[in-house]
Amino acid sequence: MAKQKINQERESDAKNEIVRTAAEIFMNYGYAATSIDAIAEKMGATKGRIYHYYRSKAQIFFDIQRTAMTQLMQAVEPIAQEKVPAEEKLPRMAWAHLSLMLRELPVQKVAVQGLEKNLFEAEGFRHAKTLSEINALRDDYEQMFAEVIDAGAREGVFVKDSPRLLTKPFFGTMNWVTVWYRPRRIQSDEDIDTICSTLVDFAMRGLRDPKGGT
Amino acid sequence: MAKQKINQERESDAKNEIVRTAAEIFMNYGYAATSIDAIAEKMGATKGRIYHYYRSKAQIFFDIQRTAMTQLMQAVEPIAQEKVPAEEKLPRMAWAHLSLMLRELPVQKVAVQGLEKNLFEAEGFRHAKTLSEINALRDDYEQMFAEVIDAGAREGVFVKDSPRLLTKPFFGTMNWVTVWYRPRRIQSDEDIDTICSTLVDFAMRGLRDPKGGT
DNA sequence: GCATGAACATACCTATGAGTATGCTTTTTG
DNA sequence: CAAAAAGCATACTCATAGGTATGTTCATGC
Repeated sequence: MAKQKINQERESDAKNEIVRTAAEIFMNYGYAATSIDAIAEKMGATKGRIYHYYRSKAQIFFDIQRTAMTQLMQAVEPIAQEKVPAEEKLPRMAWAHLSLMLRELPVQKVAVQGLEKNLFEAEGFRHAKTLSEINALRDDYEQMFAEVIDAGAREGVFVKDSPRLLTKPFFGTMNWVTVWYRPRRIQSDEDIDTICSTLVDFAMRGLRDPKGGT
Repeated sequence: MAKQKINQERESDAKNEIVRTAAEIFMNYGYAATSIDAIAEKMGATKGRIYHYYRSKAQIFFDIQRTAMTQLMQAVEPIAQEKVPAEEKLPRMAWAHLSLMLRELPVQKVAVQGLEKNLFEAEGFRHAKTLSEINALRDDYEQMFAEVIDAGAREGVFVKDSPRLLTKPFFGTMNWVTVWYRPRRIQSDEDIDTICSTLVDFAMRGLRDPKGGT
């Protein structure tokens, strides 16, 4: 039993290395422009290694999505379940979301920008099951935020537009970092904090009802 | 002279059809996954037609970028040059930006999401000149907003974070529509207005200093 | 200590698609 | 109206890359 666990761990580690390497190249070159050979080369290996763990390029892509959503869920869900006012809970959720985004840029960037196109309309119906599974994860995640926004509106501190619609600019503020942010070689620790606080503050002000007092 | 003008117009029209068609497919399938043949087919033509006007796929891509930036500039610059308070000017600029974004989704989406990756790190140095030209256009455009935000801060109505950094969540709020928005077949006229006003309001609240009174 | 399977590498097959070369009409020009 | 050029279509080349088939090595279980 202990041995089987170790084997599973081995495989999981191997897959993880593939996922992370692939994410890094996908991030820079895009999914379609990235060859399996390029991923293998960056790992100091060849195709054989990758195809031993994954049956196709698409499966790697989907595993990146799952990894990204799992990371986010683990970081944010504990905060979402606390019994505190929305006004206090939401910025902490946003901070957790954003800092994870910045620290795990490759995986998160690929996940956030690559879902709709690539494979979706193309040969999408072959992966229909996997795709809707991923989409369900994203919906659940977004729903978590929508509920807190809704709660905040009922508490009278947030504006009263549709919570579902409000999550869009809220995530837009956060997720847009995947478009403009470039990690610097040195430094980038105070930097990340500055970015986080500026963006979280911006997003929270965007939600607050100017007329609703505390 | 009149005839030459007509010829140029002919060519310009032909190129425009290619650009718009290509943008639509790029939007759904991504740049690398889109074949020239697919673009031609959607136009009811063949490769020959496209290669008669463009020397390579990359040139089409760059023309999409230029078109996108030109559209934005023409829509927003007139507003930016009015001599009115930032508090009044900026939401109108944002509205113009956003509604153009939604109405010209294919071109704008490709332009906004496809600049960094695809070709940049790949064979990017061959197109270095064109790339930096496009980037200059984007920078100028962003600068336009940064200056208004800066003015608003000096007028005491906006928060005093770095204007350059503040443009990020501001554009994030707007441009994120290219990720989530799906045009519906019917309807979508009142819809666009609802989206515009919700997002513009959100972004403006994000900028306003809660302590700074009018 | 040997058989078995995991963990890869190597060699190969094949489709796709960017780009080219060339041919064929239809305008435009002299 | 001849010739030149524009505006395409057709036919071909060729490199790339996804996927497979087949080794090879090494650890693990019996």
